[in-house]
Amino acid sequence: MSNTKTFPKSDFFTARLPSFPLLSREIVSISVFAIIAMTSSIDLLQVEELYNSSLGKSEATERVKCLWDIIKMGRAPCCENKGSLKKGPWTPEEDLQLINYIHLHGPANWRTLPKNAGLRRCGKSCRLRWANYLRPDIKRGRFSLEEEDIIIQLHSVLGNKWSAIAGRLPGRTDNEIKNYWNTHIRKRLLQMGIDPVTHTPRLDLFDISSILRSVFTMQGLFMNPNMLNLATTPSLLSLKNDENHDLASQNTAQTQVSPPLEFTQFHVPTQITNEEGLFGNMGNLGCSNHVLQQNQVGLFGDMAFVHSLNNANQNMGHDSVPPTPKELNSSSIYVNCGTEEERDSYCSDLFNFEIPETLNIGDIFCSVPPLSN
DNA sequence: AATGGTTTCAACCGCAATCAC
DNA sequence: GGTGATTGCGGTTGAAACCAT
Repeated sequence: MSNTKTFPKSDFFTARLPSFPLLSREIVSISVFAIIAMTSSIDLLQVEELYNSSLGKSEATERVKCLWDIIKMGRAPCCENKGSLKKGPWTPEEDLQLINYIHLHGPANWRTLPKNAGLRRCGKSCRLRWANYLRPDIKRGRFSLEEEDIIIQLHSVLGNKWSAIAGRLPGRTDNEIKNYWNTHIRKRLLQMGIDPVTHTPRLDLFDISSILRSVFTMQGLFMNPNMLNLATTPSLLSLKNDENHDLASQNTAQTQVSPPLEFTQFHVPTQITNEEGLFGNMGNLGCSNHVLQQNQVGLFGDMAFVHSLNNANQNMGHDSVPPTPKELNSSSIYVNCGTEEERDSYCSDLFNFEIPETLNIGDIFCSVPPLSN
């Protein structure tokens, strides 16, 4: 794939020439930098460095931004006189100016709006201020419980499509919903042990090693502690997102465990008979050399995947939300993040990990008396 | 009251999609 | 169909508000 930039017509070029006279060496520099810019992806700092070295620091600093604008030409600045534009919080006077102008002329042509309205703001900033704050149909104030439920439900279907979520919550903006999600709902879900990305309970909150240890003990087996740690280390089991990784790290600090598995229900049988395989129906363990084939129901045998939040919300009266194709096609396995492929891959890989060739299965299990506390 | 840490949310940024010519 | 302009979107930032000590 080529990395070239398209250089526009000459009038575009002349319109962007700096107001100060260019030195001949600067013109040469521009040409050189233009070639560099066309053939590589360099940023302003790199250009500044090059420019400093070719022109001398005292002269370069003020000019380099303008020159860089010429070099990158492919993208016009979003506003004219960007340097003199005001940024930061809007004053009541500015708000009034914007409101008055939009009442008279309507919310259109944001590029010329600030100039016509007498605002020293970027058009983009005006649009955002209007859309997120000044629009008359915006509902301010705290989100109701109903709104919160709707957001959670929609997020489980749509993910971070804030504008789509906002479209179904009259009076709320995408920005507001996004902020509310990040500051309130997300935290609350985490506190409840629900993954805010997948909307499923987080198995990584379980101490897998202690579960395994107690089961091994019940079975009269002793597991080599090193192997136990190895088997429950996230590196062996797929890590799918940073959040899980972070939490896994936290848990690891305490317990040296916590693979970030994402089941909505995890059933650990209270009794395991000799007939039941230790790893039971957890699927093909996928070991390249030592494949522990699935057999009877066992420790992981009764794992069931259910719609947790979605089931919980079924009776909450949000029928206005039409099911998406994904929802309609989904089986009982319901992982709401990533693409279909990612989800499929993740689910099928949950228990796929490799045991090194040098590993002797006897290192894992050895018959010793149960541990006593 | 002062200080430092945390939370909140308006505003910004960069990119992509869409529109207009 | 190509190009530049405009708009929309999601992630991120940072100042102000809030809270704990």
